[in-house]
Formats: sequence, C-alpha cells, structure tokens
Amino acid sequence: MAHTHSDACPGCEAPDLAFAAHDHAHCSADALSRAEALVAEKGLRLTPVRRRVLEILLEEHRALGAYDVLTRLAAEGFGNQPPVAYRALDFLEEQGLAHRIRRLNAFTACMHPGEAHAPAFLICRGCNVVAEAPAAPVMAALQVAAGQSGFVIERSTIEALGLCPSCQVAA
Amino acid sequence: MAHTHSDACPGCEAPDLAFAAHDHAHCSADALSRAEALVAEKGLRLTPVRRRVLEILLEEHRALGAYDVLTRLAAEGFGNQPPVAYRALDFLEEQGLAHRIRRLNAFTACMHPGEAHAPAFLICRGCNVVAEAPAAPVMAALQVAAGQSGFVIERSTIEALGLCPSCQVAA
DNA sequence: GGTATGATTGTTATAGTATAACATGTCAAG
DNA sequence: CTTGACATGTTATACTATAACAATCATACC
Repeated sequence: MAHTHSDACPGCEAPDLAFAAHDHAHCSADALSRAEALVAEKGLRLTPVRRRVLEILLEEHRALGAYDVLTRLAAEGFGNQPPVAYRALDFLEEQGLAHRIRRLNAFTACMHPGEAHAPAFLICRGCNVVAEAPAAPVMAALQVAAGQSGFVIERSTIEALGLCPSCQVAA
Repeated sequence: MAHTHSDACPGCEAPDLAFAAHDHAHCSADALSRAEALVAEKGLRLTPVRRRVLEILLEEHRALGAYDVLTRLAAEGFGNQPPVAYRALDFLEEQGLAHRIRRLNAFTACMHPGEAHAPAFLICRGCNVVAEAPAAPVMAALQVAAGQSGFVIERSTIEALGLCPSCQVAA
C-alpha cells in the first residue's frame, strides 16, 4: 500500500542506496502506487500482466531476465511464451517504470518512477543487487563529450559493474 | 602500413570524431600497427584469425555483430563456427583492441589502443557509425556517484544513442 | 632433431535472448 | 450491441553466446 513518507525509510529516502538495509516492502509498495498513478495519468492501463511483472521486479533489487519473469508469470496462470514477458517489460520500460540492464540482459524496477531521469546503474557482481545512482552529473559530462562532435544524444546507457560495500567486506 | 602522423589526418588527430570525413585507410592502418606493437609487448600473439578480425572491424567505423564477423571469416577459409569469432573478439577486447557495444550486441575496433581508457561510445542510429568519445570526465562523475554509496567500480559501460551531425541534417 | 607443454583453432552441440506474425480475447465509445 | 483499438495468447523462428572436447600449431627445452 502507499505510504506517506512521514516515517523514516532508508530505502525510500535514499533510493539510490539499494545496498543499505531498508524496509524493502515499503519502498516497493511506494513505487507500485506511484506507477499506478503515472499510468492512469497518461490514460494507459496497468493491466494484470503488467502490474504483476512490475511487482515481480519490485520484489527484488536484482535484475531479472525476461525468462525468469516469464517463468513466474506462467506459474501464476499467465501465458508462458516469451512475448508475454517481453511485451510487459517493454511497456514498463517505455513508461519509465522499469529499466533494462544491458550488461546483464535483464530488467529491474525503477525505484523512483515519474522523476525524469536518465539513470546510471551500479551492479554488484557479488550479490547481484542493482542500484540506481544519481546520474545527472554523469549525463552532463556525457553531453559535453558528445557536443564536441556535434552529436545529439537521445538515449543513453550508463552501467558500472563492481562491488557493493557488503561484498567488499566479504572479499 | 604504419604512418608517422606528421601529415594531417582528421581521423587520427581527432579519433573521437569518427563522424567527420577523414582518411579512413590511414587511421585503420595506424590502429593496426599500434595493435601489433602492443600485443608483442605483452608477449602475446596476434594470430591470423585475431589479426583478420581486427582488420575487419577496422574496415568500418560501425559495430559488427559476432556473426557478421564470422561470415567474413568463413568466406576467407577460417572456421565457420561461432566460437572462432567470439574467441578472437574476446581476445581483442581483453587486450583493449576492440570494444563491445552492448546496446547493439556488437563489436567495434578501438581507435586508440594502448592509451588507457574506459571508453564512452556515441552510436548514430542514422548511419550506424560508432565513435569513441573522451570519457574521463564521464567516468569521474560516475565514480563520484558510486562513491556516495561506497560502491567500487571495476568496469563500466557508457553508451549514447542519437544522431551524428550529418544524420541530423538528413533528418 | 625430437618431444613435452601450453596455447590456439576447429567442431559439435546446446543454452540463452529476442522478435515476427497471426489468432483470440477484452474493453470502452458510440 | 457493434465497432475499433488495444492487449494477450500462441506458434514459429531468428539472433546471440558458450560449454566441452578434439585436433593442430608454436615454443622451449632436452
């Protein structure tokens, strides 16, 4: 259910810090309710499949492959053919509710939908958690680099692979 | 053949500007000779397949899929099974002689091998040319963003999709 | 030279990712 | 209650990538 954010939730107050312990159920529910509002606003439909796919992605901070999602959908009575998963994932990505992690050929829920953002991702190779990092400065630097060649950026992919704090300790 | 760079070549003097007209044969040959030197320096071998794959990539400023490369290899008498192409491509990437463009599931030759660089790529969706852009400031910004979560970056993917100057005019 | 050693290439087979094309079903507007 | 648009289901196939093993080649060493 939607929360008002009057209470402290590291996951919600600093959604970029997916690596930190936080009330995950809370931030998931929050993202979901924001997603519903956004979709309704645009006159689009968050149908059962789409909603369920978003929920599945929200249940983890990890990126899930399309076929992982598909398996869970199928187990719940939805279609079990690839297009079922890919269409829902594509819809969510187009609406900014999910992101594709190209390095992993996988998808992750957007933790702060609605806020315009060209996201940067931090992918921990230890625990497979994917965090969205503040990307505005990165994008700005990229724009500068592109501008020097007269290149106009339309979409960008910014992903970093490495180790999160916990996994650094473990190693 | 190797060139001395005493003559003007937009492609070599500003290798980031792949979009600009330039003596492509010149900058390709230059990259190839640098590649040979680098590999020899490390005590590794630029075998016929590896060398040919690098040449194939250098013939274009576009990214080629592994199977595109494979087809050309096969036509020239090399093996025609995927691992032949993937192994050569992996070798070239490990040695910094080629880069994987994740957005395209494809590979492109590195235009300035040897110079340490975590590259950023500008991918023109009009003409499919891929340019390497100066990425140091972008990486720095990404490091800052990651550092705020205590995340340590090991490898990164920075790719921008858009339109190069010529294709902007055409559109 | 001969041969042990490891690196490289070739090949078979299979796994994993993604989309085209079309049939069926659902929903809201008129 | 029908029409039209959107969404879902299904079949089939295309594209990308790797595991595992066999054969070959290069090098260093005896």
